Formats: sequence, C-alpha cells, structure tokens
Amino acid sequence: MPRQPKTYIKILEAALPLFAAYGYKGVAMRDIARAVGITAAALYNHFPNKEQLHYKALEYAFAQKVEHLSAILAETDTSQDRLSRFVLFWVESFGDNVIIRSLLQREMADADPARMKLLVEHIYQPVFDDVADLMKEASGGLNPHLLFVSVIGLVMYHFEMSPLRKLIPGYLPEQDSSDHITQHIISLLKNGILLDKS
Amino acid sequence: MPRQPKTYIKILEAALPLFAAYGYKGVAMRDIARAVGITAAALYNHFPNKEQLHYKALEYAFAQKVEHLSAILAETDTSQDRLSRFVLFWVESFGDNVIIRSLLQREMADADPARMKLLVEHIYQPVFDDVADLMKEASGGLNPHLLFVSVIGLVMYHFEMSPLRKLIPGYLPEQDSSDHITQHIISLLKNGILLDKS
DNA sequence: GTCTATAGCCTGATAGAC
DNA sequence: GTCTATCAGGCTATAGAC
Repeated sequence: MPRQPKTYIKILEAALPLFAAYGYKGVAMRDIARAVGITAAALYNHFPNKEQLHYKALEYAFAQKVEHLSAILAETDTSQDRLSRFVLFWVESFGDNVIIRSLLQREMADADPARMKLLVEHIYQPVFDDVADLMKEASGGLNPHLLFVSVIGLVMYHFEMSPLRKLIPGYLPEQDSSDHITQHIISLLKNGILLDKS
Repeated sequence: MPRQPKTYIKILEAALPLFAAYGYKGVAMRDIARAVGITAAALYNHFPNKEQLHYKALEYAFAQKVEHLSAILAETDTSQDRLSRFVLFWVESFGDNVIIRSLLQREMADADPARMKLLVEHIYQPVFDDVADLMKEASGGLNPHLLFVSVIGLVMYHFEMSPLRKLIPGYLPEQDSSDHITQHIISLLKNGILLDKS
C-alpha cells in the first residue's frame, strides 16, 4: 500500500473543523487552503474538486470510529452494564466530540444519498449487530431497529441542544456535563419515566 | 372573509420550503423570487436583505406552533395519558412536518444566537412550564430539564433519521409511520428497556 | 411595486512558470 | 507541488425607468 503524501492528510484535518462549523457551502477552497498554509490552487494537486475533498474528509473523520465497540460489548457482564457501556461509548465517540457531532448533524440535514451510504457503512452498519443483540434482551416488546434509533437519538439530541440549553428553563450548568447526561439517559432507559399512576 | 395574501406573506411561504430543503446558503434570492413569480429585485421592496427575509420566514413558520398545547395537557386525566398526548402533539407538530423539522434541524446546526433566541421564545419557552409539570410526576429522580430534552430528542431523532432509516439493518417500512414511532416512544418512556437481569 | 440592467464581490477551477 | 494570475459564472444588492 503506497502511503499518501503528508499534505493530503493535513488538508483533510484542516478542512474538517471548517466544514463542521460552517457547512459545505460555508467553506471556500481558499479558507481550507489558508488553514493548511498553501494556496487554493495547490489543493487541486490532491483532490479533483471541492466535492471530493469534502467526501474524503468525511470518510477520514468517520473511519475507525466504532471499531472498538465489539470488544466493549463482548465482555461477559449483565445486560444493564453492557447497555451503560454502550451509552457511554456513544457519548464519548459522537456526543462529546463537537466536530464529529456537527458533521453528522449537517450530513443528516443535507441527506445526500452518497454520503448517507458513507455514514451507514462506517458508523451504523458495523455496530448494529452487536447493539441489536443487546436490544433483543429488552422485554417490553420493543423493536430492535426502533430501539437502536431511540438510544442514539437520546444521546445525540442532548449534545445537539447544547447551543440552546442555557436558554431553556430549568437549566443548570452541571447539565452540560457528559457524565450528567450519560447518567440521566441510562436511568431513563432502564426504568422509564415511572409516572405516578394518578 | 378570505383575503388574498399579501406579497409579503407569499414570499415567506415560498421561501420556507426552499430554506428547509437547501439551507440558507443553498438558496439564492433569485430562487425565492422565481418561486413567488417576481424578480429578485422586487424582494427588496419587502425585506432589506436576505438575512432579514430568512429571519422573518423562520418567525412566521414557528409562530403559534405550540399555542394549543396548554389545552391539550390541561384536561383532567392520568399522567400517562397526558404524556402520550404530549408525544403525539410533538410528533404531529414538529416530526411529521418535513419543512418545520428541517428548518429546526438546520437552525440547531448553525446555532446563530439571534435565531436560537427565536426558537426558544416561540417553541421551547411557551411549552416548558406545562411539560415540566408533567415531568415532575416522574418518580425516578429524573431532572425535568434533562427529561424535557430527552423526550423531544426521542421524537425528533426518529424523523431526522428518515433519510437513513432504509439503510439501517432491521428496517421495516411500517417503522416509517408516525403512529408506529409514537407508540414505540410512549412504550419506551413508560417502561424503559426492561432488560433481563442476566 | 415591479421591472431591466448592472455594479461589485466571491466562488470553483485552470494555465503555466518555477 | 506550489505558486501567481486569471477566467467564467454566481451571488447580493442598488439605480432608475415605468
């Protein structure tokens, strides 16, 4: 396997935070070039066009993000503990990381078919079987597919809300902490809301 | 007395689906003008610039979206039924409606402070007190603020996942239906995952 | 209020010297 | 591989006729 030139990787790593913060259309080739320390024309020695640069940057960002999950869930332990470890894994891998989270968020909104495929192949597909095994132990008749989306959504939305959270009633600074959010989600998943039967 | 919509309103209503589908930068003033049936220059008789047009369009889209919630939650009934009605309300108001949902999704990603304020004042602030009353009946020690975000996230993420859902293992067409999603969420909230204690 | 015409700027991308 | 120079096209916004 021929190793890619160092500049190639530098470009990807400079482009990712820009795409995360401003979106595809919000970032000019000149912006990426400036962040790398070269001119825009030089970018075209490494990528045929802006779209490919963007695609390769996403591929680079999402690669190997979930490869350790199997090991994390495989350990012999109670279902409850494995569920907790999954939530924690997702918080640390996709919630806490502002760049990865923003990229995912923007990709979901744009919904480009080719990039949807990228997302599924690198992130959701490789984890689904392990997680579905866990979900099947749910005894409330809950469907594994829907439960999979629910757990991920529960994690991601708390972080997507971060720019808004301070403006919502009942906000306390500690609710921005990942640990606090993680514990809340695990508790909610395990027990539900447990409403008074009044 | 049906009155012919003023051009001002026609512009807002033509702009909203465009902003929802392509984002702020993805929509040109010419595109909006074409959708209305006038030229781009004529837009400037109604709005000082593109940014104001966008802001007023969002304000128009989000106005009065939640005004009926109080009545829906005020009826004397069990907590469980009131919770179900809240989930159903949010699904119908913000999940099912592709335009509103996409606008919200893009606003959260862009996180512009002025527009965050708009979101909170028109949507989250007016519903929080009613919903928090409901959340306080949760007996798992769950914090009302975090629970509020959890319930909303649970609803919204299922719909945000729609462009991806078909590509995720375990997908069945019926899982795209709002009723199916609503029932899943209510069941999850009420009982939790109920894992085997193995 | 709407039009045509256009200013002024920014954009992705290319050509060719080094 | 990187540079400078540049192009063609798209963008927001304005000017002035009607």
